[in-house]
Amino acid sequence: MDSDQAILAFSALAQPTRLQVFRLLMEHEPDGLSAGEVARRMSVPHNTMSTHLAILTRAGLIDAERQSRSIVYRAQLEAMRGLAGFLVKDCCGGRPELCAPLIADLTLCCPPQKPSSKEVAHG
Amino acid sequence: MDSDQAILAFSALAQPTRLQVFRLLMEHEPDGLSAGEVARRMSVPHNTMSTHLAILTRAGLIDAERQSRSIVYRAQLEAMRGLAGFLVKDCCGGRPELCAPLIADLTLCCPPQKPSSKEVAHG
DNA sequence: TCCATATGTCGAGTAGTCTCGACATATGGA
DNA sequence: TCCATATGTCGAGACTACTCGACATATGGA
Repeated sequence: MDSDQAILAFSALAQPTRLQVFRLLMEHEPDGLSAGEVARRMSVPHNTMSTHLAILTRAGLIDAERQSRSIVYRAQLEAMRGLAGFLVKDCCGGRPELCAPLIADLTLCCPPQKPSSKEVAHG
Repeated sequence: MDSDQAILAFSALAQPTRLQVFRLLMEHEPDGLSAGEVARRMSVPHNTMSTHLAILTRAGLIDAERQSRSIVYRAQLEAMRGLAGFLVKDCCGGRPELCAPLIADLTLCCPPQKPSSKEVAHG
């Protein structure tokens, strides 16, 4: 993931509807949702949603696949991983010592079982 | 970190100059750089840079502190951690099983010593 | 072919962003 | 107080993003 790709991804997620769509599709992994279903659930006109889905797709955050008359969209976990990695590696490269607590923090967020609403303190 | 805060951060980083400024300040942790020094290094007029720095500050990604006549800006590692965490937790909450490989991938990005230019495969 | 369903594309209006000259504010020194 | 340095704020022009009606394309069935 280079800077241009990261900027595309940041731009795509910097919009309430699109951020919510991305999270919606994440919840529906690995089945995905059709474009119309996404538009309906978000109460957004289908053509507006089509534009948002295109932007998310261009950013590599989601992926489209035609299934009969529908086009099913799915979140691209690798893209999210790449974006999170971009943020983290950014400091790892120049300042590895700053990275360790950050990684530790992220690891804490994902315990073996349910994470509940427990937030990490300060870090 | 809630959605609104994440959108602020994404918006702030979705601009080439600001993304580069954030990375620049990350490289200069923990000393930071003055507003003028940042503007000079980026070859951007001071008032344009002032606007960008204000946006990054409002997003919580950087922090300002006056030192005599200068105002020194520093990267807020916690904000970056929060943003990366927001992305990761997003899938952890609904799909913990998707989170493990992601965390593993991030951990790989930051080996005990120098990371060199080795990229993780597949992801 | 004709129709219904599903989605994408185009165009225009509105709103927001980016940039930078001009001016304002804040600090330190004489 | 006066000046130089350092930074922030305002305003306008150019550009871009968001939205949605209207139209186009694609699939499946009769």
